[in-house]
Amino acid sequence: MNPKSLPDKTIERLSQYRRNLLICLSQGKHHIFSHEIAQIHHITPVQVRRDLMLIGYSGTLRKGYDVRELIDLIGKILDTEQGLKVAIVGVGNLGRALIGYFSGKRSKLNIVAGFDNNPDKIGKIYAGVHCFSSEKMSEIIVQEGISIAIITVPAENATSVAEQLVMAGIRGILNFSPKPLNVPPHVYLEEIDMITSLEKVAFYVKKHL
Amino acid sequence: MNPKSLPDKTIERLSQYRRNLLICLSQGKHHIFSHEIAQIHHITPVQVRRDLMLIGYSGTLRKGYDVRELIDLIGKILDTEQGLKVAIVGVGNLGRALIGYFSGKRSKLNIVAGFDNNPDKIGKIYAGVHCFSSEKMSEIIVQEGISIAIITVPAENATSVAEQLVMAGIRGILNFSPKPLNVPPHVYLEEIDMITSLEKVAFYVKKHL
DNA sequence: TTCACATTGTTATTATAATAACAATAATAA
DNA sequence: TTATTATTGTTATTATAATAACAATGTGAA
Repeated sequence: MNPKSLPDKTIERLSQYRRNLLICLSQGKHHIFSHEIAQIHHITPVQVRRDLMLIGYSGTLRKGYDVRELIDLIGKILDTEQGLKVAIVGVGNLGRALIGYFSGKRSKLNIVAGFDNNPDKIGKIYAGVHCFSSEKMSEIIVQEGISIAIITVPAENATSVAEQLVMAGIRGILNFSPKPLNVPPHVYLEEIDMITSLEKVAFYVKKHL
Repeated sequence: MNPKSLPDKTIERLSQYRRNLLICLSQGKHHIFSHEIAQIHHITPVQVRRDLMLIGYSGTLRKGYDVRELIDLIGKILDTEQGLKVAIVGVGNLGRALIGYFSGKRSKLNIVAGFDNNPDKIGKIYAGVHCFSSEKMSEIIVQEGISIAIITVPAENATSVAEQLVMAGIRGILNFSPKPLNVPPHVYLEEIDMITSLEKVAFYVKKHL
């Protein structure tokens, strides 16, 4: 019920549940059992039921959960009513890949601007997202009321980009650069370290060799 | 000492420590305190010391840790002597971004092949990595002794790609597609769900709004 | 020499997450 | 009707990770 108290991992799973529930719905499936949800995500049915208990959702005995209702409830927890605007800083391969992922997806999260300092890219439109000069970043973030930024610039620029973003009033950052960033407590930071993830895979492969 | 028993999170941090220790070394810094390492990664010095304790490394009182020695020890834990070969399946924007990240990095992990079914890409070389037809995937994986694969194909192809990879003898998979994959227990699977990560950022931004 | 202290190394405690155990109940079958 | 069973919902236990507490010690100052 109270989203403040939901475990971090539950939030992650809710996002994943929703994505796959939407697929179920599009396939005409209107009810689903905990063990079916579990199977899709390769977790246990108990884990699923526990998550749903935490968000205060009840299914029907021997009938399972109402897919539509569950999607809507997850939406109430994860989304804001009017949606949040996202900027992507660094329109290289990775940046464009992300723009591609998100464009078209009906969503309460919209990438509304890209920033880059490569003159060839400035003024271009990638999958519907306008690329602006990095110099205009702060200005546009404030103007547009953008609250989330995705950092996909090279490591050497990441720190200064993050500082600018914080100054411009960004409230959440998703950092893909391998450089650990330092942000004040009112800014939520999530880091995706692809190099570490690969080295981790290698470690476990080595272990079981 | 015994890498079997190292906590998962410690493995992740070791990878990150090493990356930044290499930077320190290149800047001529030969000794480092736990609180310095901690500051770089925005964690506590205790956490750092605990990790180093677990790998059986001892520093010198009032002098800190020997950067070179520590890098080498982490290498002994994470790397294999002769290195492991990596394939990247899906040479779209994301695939090329990853190739770019890894190429040039001196490393025991080398991307030795890319696979795609787009005829325009087959035969091309991206940042030193040859792109082959998906049809040759199993063959080349076996031939080259590739043990790790990175999946960067669209969701609808991910499942079948994963099956082929497992059949071909791959031992570790890093999955970037938003589709949860099912692999046998002898294959290590790490999933990076970028959409969920962004939705998580949005959730915490909403929470503190 | 002796004391203070910076810093490491280790154990104890707490927090977070996952799993297991089990209680409740509606649908179905006997 | 009564028993069986599939399934949900909740509490209890265990596993994992992080933090805190503190013990040990070599260095430099007095």
